[in-house]
Amino acid sequence: MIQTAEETLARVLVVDDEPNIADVISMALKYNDFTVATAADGNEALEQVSDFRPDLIVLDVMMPGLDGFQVAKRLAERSNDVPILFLTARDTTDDKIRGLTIGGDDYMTKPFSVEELIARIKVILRRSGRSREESPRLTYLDLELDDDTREVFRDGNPIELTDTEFRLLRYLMSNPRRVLSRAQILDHVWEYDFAGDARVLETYVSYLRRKLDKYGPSLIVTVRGVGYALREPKG
Amino acid sequence: MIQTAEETLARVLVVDDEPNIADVISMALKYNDFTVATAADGNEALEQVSDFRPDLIVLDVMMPGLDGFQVAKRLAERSNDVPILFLTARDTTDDKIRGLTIGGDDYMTKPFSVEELIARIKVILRRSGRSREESPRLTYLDLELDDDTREVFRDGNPIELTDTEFRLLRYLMSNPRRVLSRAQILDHVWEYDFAGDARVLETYVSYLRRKLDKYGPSLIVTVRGVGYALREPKG
DNA sequence: AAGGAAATTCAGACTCTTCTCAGGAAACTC
DNA sequence: GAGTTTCCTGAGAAGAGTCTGAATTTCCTT
Repeated sequence: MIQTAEETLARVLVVDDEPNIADVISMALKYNDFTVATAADGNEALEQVSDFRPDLIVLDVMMPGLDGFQVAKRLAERSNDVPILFLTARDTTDDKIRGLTIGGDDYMTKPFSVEELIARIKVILRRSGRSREESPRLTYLDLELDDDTREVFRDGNPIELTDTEFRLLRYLMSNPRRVLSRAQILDHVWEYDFAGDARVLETYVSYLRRKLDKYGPSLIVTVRGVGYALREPKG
Repeated sequence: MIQTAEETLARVLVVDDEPNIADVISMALKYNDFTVATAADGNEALEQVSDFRPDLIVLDVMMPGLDGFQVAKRLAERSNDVPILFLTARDTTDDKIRGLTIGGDDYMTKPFSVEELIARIKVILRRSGRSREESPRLTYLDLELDDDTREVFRDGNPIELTDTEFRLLRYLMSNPRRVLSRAQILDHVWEYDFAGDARVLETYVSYLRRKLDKYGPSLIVTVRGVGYALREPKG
């Protein structure tokens, strides 16, 4: 698909030696209107930076050959200040990660949820002024959700949500009125390698309803046999 | 990225022969809307002063060839009075440092925290009248923090903070309501080469809360699994 | 060199989140 | 309306994350 400058949010280069991960990220980004290129190792990444001229790089730190840190260093030496979202293994030691957030950069630990990845990318682009994207505040009816402060309000009332509840609501709010299948929700909100009981989703919908419905009619409607949607209940 | 005169705070030349340090400083400055140029030694620095015309120079004193003192001396001989923030090793002897702060200049010992560096730069620029930057007083709700005097007040009551407590509170106050990750806080508030136990952050949050909460509700909220934010506790 | 303050490390207690499970409720099908 | 399927929600276990007091180390002052 060819996207013109007006249609696309930004150009993102995805660098990961695991094809599965690169694919997951790449598809998620394309679906969110980003223009995407991929590279499977550090050298390819450096080439792509010159050719593709990305606005942001999603960069795995653990790669054979030139690793993510080295790629970042080479770019800095070329005084190329493209912001980077580093991907690290969960057990990467603290001292390796330290320093990664000094500039506009940030990092995420694998495995992550796709929604969280997209959210982080948008934060970085917004801060670096490379995106025309609006404020991080999502609203639907009397619901408001702020990605920076992680605050949620219904009809002006603050609502405390746990991390998973927040991600779930954010996904629903970024697809208002659309019916989302259980599989879609699990794929986007839970970590990409989640292999547990799919019924967690029901539990979390229940949690969310309990917290949100205190201030108005239930907005999460069940579409039996399919999934859930965020919308006004029928008359 | 091209920044127009209106967008940028000031032009800063960073002179350090260690690329890692120069990178850290450069990234931090760019992220804080300064326009940055770098030089790796004294001669390059002198050239850049002519070409780049900085409003301030961050100048490492320990460099092979022309060192920081000599660079400063040459500039004085050219009657160039651009203010300088010298960087010295912690064990540089007193008599060498003495005299460094006579003009509008100042110095910091390595390693420093990124927030402290930015704060010092702003102080120097403000004093030398080369910055349009506002007053150094940060306020949020009933909290007040004065960067020049290092005084902190809550609801008018003075609060004694140690150095680290002050830097932590300053970072939180310069990002009010936003959730800051542990990594971000450590990167900005602690010295750039801090490689110790990340739990020190929790200890300092605990200290700060104890001191601040004497005069009102707790303003530092924990966002479990993410980090901390400065904001009003919810209803 | 001693004393004191600040910074850091550490360990245990504690809290909160996540996930699973199971019984019952609700919705759909025939 | 009975049977079947799907969904909801309370309870609880396991685990991760957090807080705080205290011990230790480092640094600075006298």
